[in-house]
Amino acid sequence: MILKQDAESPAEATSKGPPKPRLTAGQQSVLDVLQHQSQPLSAQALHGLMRRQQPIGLATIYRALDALKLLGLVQHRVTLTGETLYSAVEHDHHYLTCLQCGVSVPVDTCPVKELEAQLQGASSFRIYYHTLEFFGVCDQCEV
Amino acid sequence: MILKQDAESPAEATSKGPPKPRLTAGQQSVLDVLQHQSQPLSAQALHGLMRRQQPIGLATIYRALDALKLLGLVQHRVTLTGETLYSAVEHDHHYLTCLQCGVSVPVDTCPVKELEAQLQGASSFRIYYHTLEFFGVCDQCEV
DNA sequence: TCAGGAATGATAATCATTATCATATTGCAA
DNA sequence: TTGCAATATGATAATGATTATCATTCCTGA
Repeated sequence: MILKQDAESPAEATSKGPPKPRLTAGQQSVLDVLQHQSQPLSAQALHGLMRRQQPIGLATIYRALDALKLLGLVQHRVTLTGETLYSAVEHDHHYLTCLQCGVSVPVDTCPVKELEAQLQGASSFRIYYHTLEFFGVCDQCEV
Repeated sequence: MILKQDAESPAEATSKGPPKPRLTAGQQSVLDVLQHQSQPLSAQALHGLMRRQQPIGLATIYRALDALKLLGLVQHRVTLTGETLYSAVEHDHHYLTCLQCGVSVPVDTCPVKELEAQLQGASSFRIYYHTLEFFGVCDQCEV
């Protein structure tokens, strides 16, 4: 597979925010794909997409996603079917999901930013991202 | 197992809110346990707890949890290890979780109520509950 | 009281994710 | 630049939570 180990890590210039160590080739390609994607993707979907271009193992993708999460570059959410979906941290992705049919519609408002900043200060955590999901029943599924 | 089919369903008196059909015995006992629990529990943890009292199959617990979710009586969240935790809908349970060690600390503020009400009106969903989770790295795990 | 439908339990099957391990690659030192 | 130790990768087996299956039991309504 590809192995270049180049790709100046993002936000390397400004020494602000979380540390940004160099990414492995696998991590970099996974991140690239996610950053060009408008929708969150599962690891297996990523695998399907990426293996066309450059062969890459599924295990590598899982490992890369974990590493990127830990670097604050990638966020995750879990669907009702138990799949984990990943997306680049930059846009919030919040949803309203039907517990019956599983349909998800995006929610564009996000009232959480302030609280996140506040928690950031009050806790001993470095906070990277949050998930906000609403669950209910859509009108199609209404009794 | 127990099968009494009694237990006047909660909020049956006031005809407000989502419909509250009679619960099966299994559903009722699962709900009872969850309502007396201060922490969210996994299906398997519930099974461990409940089987001591009255024998109940694990499958029944999963089925009961699904039904209770659909009735708006139980909410769920998913841990980093992929376990689903359930709790009675009434208290919000929001957390700040370390992506590295998995430690979760409760967050007591919740700025989402208003948005939920707003969505309730604007969408065609009947919204039952939401999850709000923050992810980052705790100081123990800091590099 | 009886029949049909729903609920239950035990267990097999599923499926996303993780662990394993042999191989390949990288970074570093001589 | 070469050699080596540490790390990354891939293929695949193993794991573990959840779901499906199916025979049995219970409940409700005629």
